[in-house]
Amino acid sequence: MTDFTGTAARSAAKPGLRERMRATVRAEVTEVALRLFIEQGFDRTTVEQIAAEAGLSRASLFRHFGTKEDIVLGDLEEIGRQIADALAARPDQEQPWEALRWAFDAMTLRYETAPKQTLSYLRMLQDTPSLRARHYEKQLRWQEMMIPEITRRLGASPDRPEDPRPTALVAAALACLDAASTGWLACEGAVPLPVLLDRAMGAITE
Amino acid sequence: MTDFTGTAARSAAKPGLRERMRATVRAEVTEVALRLFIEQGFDRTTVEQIAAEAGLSRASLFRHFGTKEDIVLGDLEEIGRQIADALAARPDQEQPWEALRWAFDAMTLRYETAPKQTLSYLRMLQDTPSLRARHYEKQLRWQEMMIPEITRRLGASPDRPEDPRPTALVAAALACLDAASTGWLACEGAVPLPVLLDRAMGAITE
DNA sequence: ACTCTTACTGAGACTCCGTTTCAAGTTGAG
DNA sequence: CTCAACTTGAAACGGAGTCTCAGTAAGAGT
Repeated sequence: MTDFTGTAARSAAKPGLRERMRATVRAEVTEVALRLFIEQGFDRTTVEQIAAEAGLSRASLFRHFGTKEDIVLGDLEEIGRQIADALAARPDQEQPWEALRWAFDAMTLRYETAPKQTLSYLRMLQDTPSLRARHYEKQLRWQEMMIPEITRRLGASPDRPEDPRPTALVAAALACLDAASTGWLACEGAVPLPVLLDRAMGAITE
Repeated sequence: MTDFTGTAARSAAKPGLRERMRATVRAEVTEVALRLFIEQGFDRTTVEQIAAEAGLSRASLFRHFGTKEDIVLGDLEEIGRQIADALAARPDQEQPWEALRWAFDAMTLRYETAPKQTLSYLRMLQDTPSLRARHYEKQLRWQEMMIPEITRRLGASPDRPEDPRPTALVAAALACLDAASTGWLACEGAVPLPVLLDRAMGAITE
């Protein structure tokens, strides 16, 4: 990171000047990587190349991200937390399936703020197996975050790991979210994502 | 494969003698690998080691399997086909969700024929991310195999890729199957898998 | 302002997965 | 018996991810 005169981000910062640098570097790397991935494809882009263009060493890059996939899948953790929060905020009398449906709007709204960017992101996700795999792992974390709340709403006992209902509900809902996203990509965003999500989740409860 | 005096499989064989050898080798490698994976864990077992103990070279092993994960996940392709066949065989008047439920018995029955073996297999699957990832990829193939039939049963148009309902139904059902399997593992097989599957799929349609 | 601890950095070596090349060997058909 | 097609092991290679080590910069205490 020998030079960063143009990157700004110099002013006030209570939470440690070091933390800010870290965030800046992460953002820079993600931006570079996304561009290269879209230009050349995920598999035909090496971590070496990303590191070089972002101006840091390969080793340092792995300290920031852990895996190549995480470079572009970093925000998913955050999105999962937002969905879980939205779920907990739904009124108590709402049925689990319904509550899940509206909790997902925390994400669909985010999608529709930058449709074009999101579409190419989804496209890359769809035809890169290793990215799909990592994305799925992240969604498993989402599941874990949502299951306690659904367990509560079902009135089920939390210390009964063999009860498949909370897991089934959350996982099935996420499957619908994925199906809706796939459909949204297929029609290039022509039909709004919330509409597709309604159809997907509605098809199961008839 | 310098020696296989005890492995038998010598007698009549119409479908090419060479094909039979291939199948024998595959079975041998899978057996060795499964033992090592359970003994030492998936990640702490190298392909080199498996090849050595199975009596072939690393390169040849990759010619048979493609990836390390496929060594133990080879049958999944076949299971998926069986489920798809079972689905197509369900009576026409059955609702999609119901048809999916009974199609899955093609797999639950298979599980219960060797519970102990299946349980340790599921355990390995559960705490090995790379295996989970590959397993998920295989299930995506299952999806593709089932979607045409569900599309037909819904009376939906096959050339409407943006309709999320067939995908949602199949993916949600598979999510229930996974949730049931997880529950089955959690109680060490105490509750029968079909029962857990009923609860899982029933929880969503209320 | 100076020091000391702490943590981050780049460089490079290493393990392992997966692919490719090549020469040697095997199988089966004519 | 010969030739063509296929399979094998050996070896090198590319790439991801881990680890060690020495150098250096940030932040706290004085």
